[in-house]
Amino acid sequence: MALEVFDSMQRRKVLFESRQPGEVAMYVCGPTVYDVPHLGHGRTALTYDMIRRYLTWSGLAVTMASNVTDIDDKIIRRAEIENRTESDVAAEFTVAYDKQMIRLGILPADSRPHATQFIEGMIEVIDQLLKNDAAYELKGKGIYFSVQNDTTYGKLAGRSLDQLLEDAGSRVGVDESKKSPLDFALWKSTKPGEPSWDTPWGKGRPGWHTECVAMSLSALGEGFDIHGGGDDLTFPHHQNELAQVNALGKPFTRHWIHSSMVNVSGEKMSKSLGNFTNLEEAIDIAGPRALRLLALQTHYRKAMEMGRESLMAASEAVKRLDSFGRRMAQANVSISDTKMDEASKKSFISAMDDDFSTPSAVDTAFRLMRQANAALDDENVADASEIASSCISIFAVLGISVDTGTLIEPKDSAVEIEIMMKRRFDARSEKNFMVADQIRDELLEMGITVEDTPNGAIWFRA
RNA sequence: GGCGGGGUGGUCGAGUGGUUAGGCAGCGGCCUGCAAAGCCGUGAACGCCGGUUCAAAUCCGGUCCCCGCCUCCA
Repeated sequence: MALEVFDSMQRRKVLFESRQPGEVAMYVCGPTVYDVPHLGHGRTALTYDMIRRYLTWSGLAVTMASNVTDIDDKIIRRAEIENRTESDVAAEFTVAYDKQMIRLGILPADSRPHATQFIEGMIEVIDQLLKNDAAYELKGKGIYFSVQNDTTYGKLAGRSLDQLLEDAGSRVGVDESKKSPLDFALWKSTKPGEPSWDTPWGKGRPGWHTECVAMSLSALGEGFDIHGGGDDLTFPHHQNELAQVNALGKPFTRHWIHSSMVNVSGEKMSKSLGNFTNLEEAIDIAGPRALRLLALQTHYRKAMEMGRESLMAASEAVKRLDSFGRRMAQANVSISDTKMDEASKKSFISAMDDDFSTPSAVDTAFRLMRQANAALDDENVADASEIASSCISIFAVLGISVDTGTLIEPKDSAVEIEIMMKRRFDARSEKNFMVADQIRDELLEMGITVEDTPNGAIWFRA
């Protein structure tokens, strides 16, 4: 059994083979920080976080790099409108992005280059491209990449150079001064009021497609293992990156991976579609684990719905996981979050090795949960412990933890709750259920849920 | 127009030839003082039309519809 991943370039599942045995170097295109993060950012981040966690769990040493695009047209426009600097705008939304990533439990990348801190590297790339005759200067406009020389251009998008040429300009006006309509800007000459950097060919700012080339090669070296991002980046962004690296005569990435989009009401989400596109808001409402679970329940290459309803359904499922954790703890069932029994492990690996089939892995975990609960119903603690461990371990590898809700209570409020619990216990012992239920209601108003179990009553903050 | 993805039960969403996906919601039961939690059982589906096959959600042909990319986008 071995890991197979769907490679966007080859358009099929291929055996995953890394550059160095035992090591994986992956680069994931990060956000352009011109606004607060949306659900799509969340899904993409969760996808690559899952991949990274699984590879790591598999015993591979993963090095991950993910960039931040902190200079681009949208940032400039926003800075202009709000009358502040580009770096101010970028800083605000970088912080906003990071904040939600932390909430989602996204493991931080080993390397996180910012475009504006990588100008030197980009200049070197562009300089080399000019020397290689792969790029040319348009006075007053900037440096453009000449697509004509790259006969494979378009392959990533499943199109030929000829097809692309036919389509060019069908949707957008083309700058006639370019040698080919497909040529793209590597470097843009400065305009008044815009941030700019000095270069051998005058002041200007970088185009979007060079930064990932410079940063990925710098952080991970040539021929690294995985280049990922949202599938809307496949063309032209990733194709343009590849064209540059081809022109440099270097190997780029061994595997292209693209994750699919988030839909709201059947359509690709965008700001105009309503309220539930804001990542922070969604996490507020459903909780970070619900988002992660929801993302895992759909295969990463399939467009998925992330409406309120699905978010809430996932949230309920997470509550069930927590109940499960509480139930096991209450019954003194010892659980390990790093131990899978052989059958579960096999099932988990075979799912994940098949192009990260997380829906199937989650399926396995939920089945285990039911089995462990059933074992406990039968007072079979040994089985319950082993099965529950497998279940919790699978969730753990996928980045979903159990929260029993009882560990974070401040001390004095916990004491007060315990006193009420004791009063309720006494009332129940005397079969004074009116009083007992009243206390339970009072606790509920305090946000505390009470449950009676065979081993006594438990409470937790929902 | 070109390229690609998809149409599965109330809902989200797996599944590529025959066997219960799973989550959420529903229904019945067990348990419980009640509730919650849990377990057991259960209903319900494969856009449409043909074809191949003993057998198709799954393969083939046709057809309708939806979505994405082709411009910035995770």
